[in-house]
Amino acid sequence: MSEPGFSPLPPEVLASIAEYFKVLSEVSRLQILNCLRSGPMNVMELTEATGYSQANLSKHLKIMTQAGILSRQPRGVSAYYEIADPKVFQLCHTVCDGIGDRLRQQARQFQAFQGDR
Amino acid sequence: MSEPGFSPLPPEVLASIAEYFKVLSEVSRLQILNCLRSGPMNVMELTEATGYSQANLSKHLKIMTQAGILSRQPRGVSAYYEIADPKVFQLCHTVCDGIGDRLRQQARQFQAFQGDR
DNA sequence: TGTTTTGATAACTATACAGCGATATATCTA
DNA sequence: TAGATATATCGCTGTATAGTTATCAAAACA
Repeated sequence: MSEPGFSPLPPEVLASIAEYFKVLSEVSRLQILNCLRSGPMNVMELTEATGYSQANLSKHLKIMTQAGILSRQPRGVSAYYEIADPKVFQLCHTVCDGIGDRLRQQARQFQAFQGDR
Repeated sequence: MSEPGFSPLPPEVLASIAEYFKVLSEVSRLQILNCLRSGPMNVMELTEATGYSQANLSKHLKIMTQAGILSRQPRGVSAYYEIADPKVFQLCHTVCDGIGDRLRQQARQFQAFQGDR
């Protein structure tokens, strides 16, 4: 029999999870994802929509494609990117809700503190 | 009437979300979270359980506490940390499942490619 | 009170990476 | 084929941060 609660979770698994989170830990990439919610776009359209440079975008798009978040379809000279895994939005939503809850709770606590004096 | 699909999402919101993901994008922190699944622990217990240095742990614990993921209770000379928001595990699970699905799909595609020759 | 123990912080180094300009690659068209 | 257009990649710089050692602060206890 082993210890009570936790399974040891191999480091490679943790590394994979950490890397996925790292991909989502950049405002620029979240903004790209937000743009792509309305459908596939090519790089030029994304430069206009986000204001980021073409080189910068290209790098971010590659990173997210390698992470399995986006998929790439070359069409003529241009490359269209689209969301490959809609679950990212669920993740963002969960995080966003959590942040909202926390802020509301902090507001309540602060208000109680003000009432104390 | 505005554009079709996407609401613009204020940059501060994206920044908050990105920062939360960044907290989870480190193997050491995920390992700490995994340890704390079995219940609250103090810093010394965590140094033994994870092998990380005390100073390093203290820094990571502070980061996760500020992010609302952990909570801290000083008790005597020591400080006990515990999971404040169990939803992190749901997030990790979602990511982990996604990675698994993707690997299985790649394996299938590779097998099909091998069959082709 | 001084000592011990536990945790937090400061200063530093090394590394990772976002963003930029310049250049390379590939597809289309004249 | 030459030239134009859309992406990708390279080399670089600045910044952020993980990890380390040393030190500090506070509680427990002699």
